[in-house]
Amino acid sequence: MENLDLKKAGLKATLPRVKILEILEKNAQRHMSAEDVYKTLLDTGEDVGLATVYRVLTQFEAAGLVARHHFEGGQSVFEINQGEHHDHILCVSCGKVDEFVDETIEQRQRAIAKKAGYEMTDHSLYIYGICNECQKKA
Amino acid sequence: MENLDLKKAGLKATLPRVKILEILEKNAQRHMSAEDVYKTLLDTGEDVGLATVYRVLTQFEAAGLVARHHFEGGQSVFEINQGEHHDHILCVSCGKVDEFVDETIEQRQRAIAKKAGYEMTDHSLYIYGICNECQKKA
DNA sequence: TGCTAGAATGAGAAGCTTTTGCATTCAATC
DNA sequence: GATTGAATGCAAAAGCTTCTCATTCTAGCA
Repeated sequence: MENLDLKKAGLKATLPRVKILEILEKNAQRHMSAEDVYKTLLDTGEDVGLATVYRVLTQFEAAGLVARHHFEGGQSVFEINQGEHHDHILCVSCGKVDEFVDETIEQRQRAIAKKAGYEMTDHSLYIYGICNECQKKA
Repeated sequence: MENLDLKKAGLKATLPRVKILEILEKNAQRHMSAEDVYKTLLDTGEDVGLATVYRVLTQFEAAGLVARHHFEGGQSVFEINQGEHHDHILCVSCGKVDEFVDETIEQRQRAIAKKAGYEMTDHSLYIYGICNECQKKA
């Protein structure tokens, strides 16, 4: 039940919020831009404004329900927070996105931050490359 | 002599290109947005358009003379390519930027890309945190 | 050194993504 | 079911970046 998640986050269970959370949970496409979410809403017959999509996604981010990523190419993409932290590897040719976790890197990052005198709050690691299929095509 | 770098990159040595390269080389401020470069040009009395700054920076990037980074917060920043590759650690409070190199992380990234079947072309790693000074202030 | 062709520039318009203002609508509480 | 402050939709605005096109400049050559 999405309403519980929203309540827990201190957000009213309004129609746009419930629908957007549903879309992010159900959708196969893991990484969606605000525009993607908006279009999905329209396809579902919901009458929600794009501004609301942005507002809701930002609230979800603040509440820790979703993570916002800045992949190359300008627009932000959103991903629902389920399971543990992970980083991303993207195909520059077809746009495919894979995820990975590497404890060694995580540790090194913490060590680097500490050594530089920083209290680490966040980090972002993107590996760009050409995926298997695209290598074959070329 | 900047003209040589430009020639090597296959670019005509025009006034805007020479000046922008100069600014990037000399400027203490290592990471500049297009707007920063533009303002510096105006302060120097040069009459260069913002569009040209963007064009030139993009060409420089393509030529490998500068690197473009997408720090959080929308706009791109540019950094002249001198010395070896490095990653960045940023203060989310004051905007300070530090650089670091970590061979362990570099290695792990190559290994991860390989395991995932990707031919790695690039990567970006940003650590966000609160720097020493800002910790004291808070 | 002067000319010529093609590339580069400047100014403003346009494009995209994201945010904001405000009147209207809605969810939660009583 | 009524009330009240929060949430929404729409349109306008705001940033950053790119594009268009007439004009200017660079490089190479006579």
